[in-house]
Amino acid sequence: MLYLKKYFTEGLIQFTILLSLIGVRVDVDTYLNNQLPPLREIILGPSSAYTQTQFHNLRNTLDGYGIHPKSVDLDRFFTTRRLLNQVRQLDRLFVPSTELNTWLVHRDSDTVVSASSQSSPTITLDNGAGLEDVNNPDCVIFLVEPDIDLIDILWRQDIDLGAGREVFNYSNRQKENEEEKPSPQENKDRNEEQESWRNGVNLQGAPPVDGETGESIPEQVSLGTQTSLSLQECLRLLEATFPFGEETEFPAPVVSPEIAVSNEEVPSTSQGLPLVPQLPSAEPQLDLEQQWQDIMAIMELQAMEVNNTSLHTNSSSVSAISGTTESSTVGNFELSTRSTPINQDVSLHQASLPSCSQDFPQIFNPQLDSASIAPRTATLRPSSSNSTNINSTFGATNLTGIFLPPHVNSSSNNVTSTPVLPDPFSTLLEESMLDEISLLDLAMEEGFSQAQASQLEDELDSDSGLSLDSSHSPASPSSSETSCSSAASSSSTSATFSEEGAVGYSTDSEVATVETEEGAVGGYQPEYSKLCRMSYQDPSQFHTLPQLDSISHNHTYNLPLSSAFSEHPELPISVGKKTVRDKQNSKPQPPQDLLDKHSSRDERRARAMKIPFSNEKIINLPVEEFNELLAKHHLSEAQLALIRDIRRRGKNKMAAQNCRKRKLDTIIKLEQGVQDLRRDKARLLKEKMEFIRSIRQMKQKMQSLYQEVFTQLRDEEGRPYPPSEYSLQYSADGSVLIMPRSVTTAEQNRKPEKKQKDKKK
DNA sequence: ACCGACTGTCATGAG
DNA sequence: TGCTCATGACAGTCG
Repeated sequence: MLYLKKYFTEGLIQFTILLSLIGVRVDVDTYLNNQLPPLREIILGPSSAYTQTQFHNLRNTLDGYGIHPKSVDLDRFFTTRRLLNQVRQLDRLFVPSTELNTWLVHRDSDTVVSASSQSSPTITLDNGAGLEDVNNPDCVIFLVEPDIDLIDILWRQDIDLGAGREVFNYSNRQKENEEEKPSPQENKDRNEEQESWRNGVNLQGAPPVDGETGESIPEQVSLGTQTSLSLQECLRLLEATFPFGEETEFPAPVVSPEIAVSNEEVPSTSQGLPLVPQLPSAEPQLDLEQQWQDIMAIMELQAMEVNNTSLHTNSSSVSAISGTTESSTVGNFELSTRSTPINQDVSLHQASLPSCSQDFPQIFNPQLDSASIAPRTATLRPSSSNSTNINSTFGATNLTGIFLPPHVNSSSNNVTSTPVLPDPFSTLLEESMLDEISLLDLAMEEGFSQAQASQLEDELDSDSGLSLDSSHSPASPSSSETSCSSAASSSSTSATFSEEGAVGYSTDSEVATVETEEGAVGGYQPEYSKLCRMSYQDPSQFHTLPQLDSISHNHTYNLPLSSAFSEHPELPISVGKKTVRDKQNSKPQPPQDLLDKHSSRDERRARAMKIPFSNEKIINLPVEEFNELLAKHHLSEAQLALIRDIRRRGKNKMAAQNCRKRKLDTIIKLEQGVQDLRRDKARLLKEKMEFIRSIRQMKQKMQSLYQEVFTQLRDEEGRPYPPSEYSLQYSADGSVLIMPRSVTTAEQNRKPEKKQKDKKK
């Protein structure tokens, strides 16, 4: 577990990112995914909402077409993207197979631009299928694996229902736009866009609402008039991306009328390359997955920015590019598509995801000027100056700098008039990823407070969480020593005991085991002390052999003595307590008294019966030898009976001792098991806390990164996007969209409903 | 005198 | 069947 954890440490992530940025391939994801599957659940739990973002596809889609036209170092650009994609795989997140590409294409009202006619190699809208109407002002392209049938049906339904553009809240936005950027063409565009609204698509302004479903529709796409075919195509693509009325997590995206590009109708770049990669059907994605993809998308943005910085040293180059491409391309926030040559830096994806919207409630603002709509929505490119900043940031060895809190970044980034960006990641991660964290925290709080955690940590530091302070233990060596010493002192023939050999369980290893567990035994300590008293023969061992302090079983204690005496029947026989008292009262004792004192009843009986051999032999001899022994001597029935009783009792006594020791051993082992489990528990809890810590740190970094990226974004006029009005949102495929907050809010409101529906299911 | 722990012994059952 | 072992129960011993 611990070694798994390191892969998630902040240092590794940062280092990996750094390596990727400098062109070093780091392919850890495979190992993590294949070799360390438990890790996901360690952090995320069984229902891991983390999903790998399939950014690799994004890079494939770009294939050099997402880079700035003026950028010469395309190879470097793509290398960087590839590396970034690899870095993204470092996370254990599931990479959705679905890929969604959305283009927001903007055309100046004055100039009707067909993508194919664009001098810039960026977007070629001339592809046959739904792009013939390239002249339409604004166009958003959603590239998806379309569920065309469904989309078409929905579209037709909207038409039949008379759903107008009003339904999609276009006018509101239009009003706002008028003030900022009134243009003669605007009305025309507006009409065109309204036309698109009829299709159930709202591309701009406040959160549009699907006239039929009532679902809010992501806006930000400028709509233009276009042929029904192109419109349908666009809608199809859009719907395919965000199936309306389906159970997908994604809200129905609002598609601008102009251009819808799918792989089938793949718009190709001037080079003939498909503008949009065909995307697998969008599967419902977990919020967390989306969020993570969003995060990764942002990271990629930064990375791109870094690379672009080297290519574009000043904003003029960017603006020039945007100027040329502006008419045809609005969406420049290209992370995943190669089809956005216009503002190669970024492909703007229109998809708004419910989950994402929830995650970015405060980020999305529906304030889009009509004038700025097209440029803003379409062009999200970091200013060159900002790019420089980013570059410097990334260039810095200390990657942590990019993860500074929002306010910090905002202060540093003066270029963007954007005030402190709302923390998108706070919401981004909260919904799902942080939910798990919260659960962990909750679990931790409930069952494992910080104090407990520290305590457990201390326990972990120590070898044992048990209180092994034997000095305070009843079974401490002192007490044991006393009893044992007394026992040993009482036996004047300890040497004899030794030579008789241990019959029972008294082995050093066992003794050691018992000793180590002495403190853990707790309630059994008195018993141990007794055992000690019972077993010790040499008091000196208490001082020389600590591990033998407490217990040393020798269950043969009385046998040698008895045998010794038995073999000397002439010795006087004394009875039980009397001998003991005699010894206690008079220290100088006759040998007979000492012998009697240590004689067992059977020994005394044997002596009384004049048994010619020792009890030890009687007890320990094998049956055959025992029988031979009996045969050698002519014994009376009484003697034979006594001998057999002695043998029986002697064996039973040893058996009883062994049995009791086994009991104790079992108890000790159980106690050890309990302690081991406690230690494991403490260790696991400690690891869990560390993981939670790491996740939080990552979250903070992501937030900072988000804001960093956001502050770098500029519309086509070079103005920053006000964070109060716009926010970045991430689609399932990892593409990044800049969307008005109103959309997000609407989506957010809609999300709970979906959740309820899910619960009902 | 009482109590608890330890120990030995017996009875019993299993191998 | 006898022997050995394990174990519960009981009682004696001891502190």
